[in-house]
Amino acid sequence: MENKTAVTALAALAQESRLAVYRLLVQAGTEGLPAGKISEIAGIPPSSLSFHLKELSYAGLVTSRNESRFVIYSANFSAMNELLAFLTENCCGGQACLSITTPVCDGNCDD
Amino acid sequence: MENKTAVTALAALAQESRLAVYRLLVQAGTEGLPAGKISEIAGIPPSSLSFHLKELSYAGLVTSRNESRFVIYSANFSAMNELLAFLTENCCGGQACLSITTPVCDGNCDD
DNA sequence: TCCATATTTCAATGATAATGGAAATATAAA
DNA sequence: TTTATATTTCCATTATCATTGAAATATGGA
Repeated sequence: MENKTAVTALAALAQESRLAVYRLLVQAGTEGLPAGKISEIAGIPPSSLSFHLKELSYAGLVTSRNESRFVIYSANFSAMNELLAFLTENCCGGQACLSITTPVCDGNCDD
Repeated sequence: MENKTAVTALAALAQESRLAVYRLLVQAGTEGLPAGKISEIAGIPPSSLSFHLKELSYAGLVTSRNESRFVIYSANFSAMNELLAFLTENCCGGQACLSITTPVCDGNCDD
């Protein structure tokens, strides 16, 4: 992962509404949630939410799919794992630290 | 960890210079690095670096200690672990995901 | 004390981001 | 086709952040 990619992802998360939305989606798992439901749960007006979801999408942290009239958003777990790995990369000069070698979540808990 | 605390930490990391500095300190381990050395390695002018280090300190991501005329900065590993845990908390609704239960790095690799 | 070095603070400028109502678009059910 | 619902785009306003040279401060050595 490149520094700029990580900055984009971190900037997307560095905002109260977006962080709340992202965590909601992490907890929702691969099934995801429709935009309206997110708006309702997080208490964010639709237009603001749309703006924030676009930021999260652009950063690659969430993906969306269409289901009838609904747009369902879900967390991109591999993007999250790459970000966490980037932050902890070569920790303490690569000595015997408990660096992440396995992903934190494979995003397939619902199988 | 509270949402606002996490936003502060993420905002501190969501900037190219600061992310580079932070990763440098993560790699440096508990020993840390003096400000001048960071400025030199990262290619950031002292006044800019000072501004960025203050942001990282305020966010609790780095700490500093004085050693003669030098100010030595080092990464706060427990803050990082709390942040990572917060991001992945209750992932997939708390099902059998590989959630972090052990810290990624204890920051004591040099012992 | 005096000087050299390390780091921080100050200040002015320029750039980027957040907000939410109203209007536009899209989809599907009646 | 008409209507209701879901979501996005547009826009103007407001707020916050990044940059860096010059000056100030702090510390230790000569």
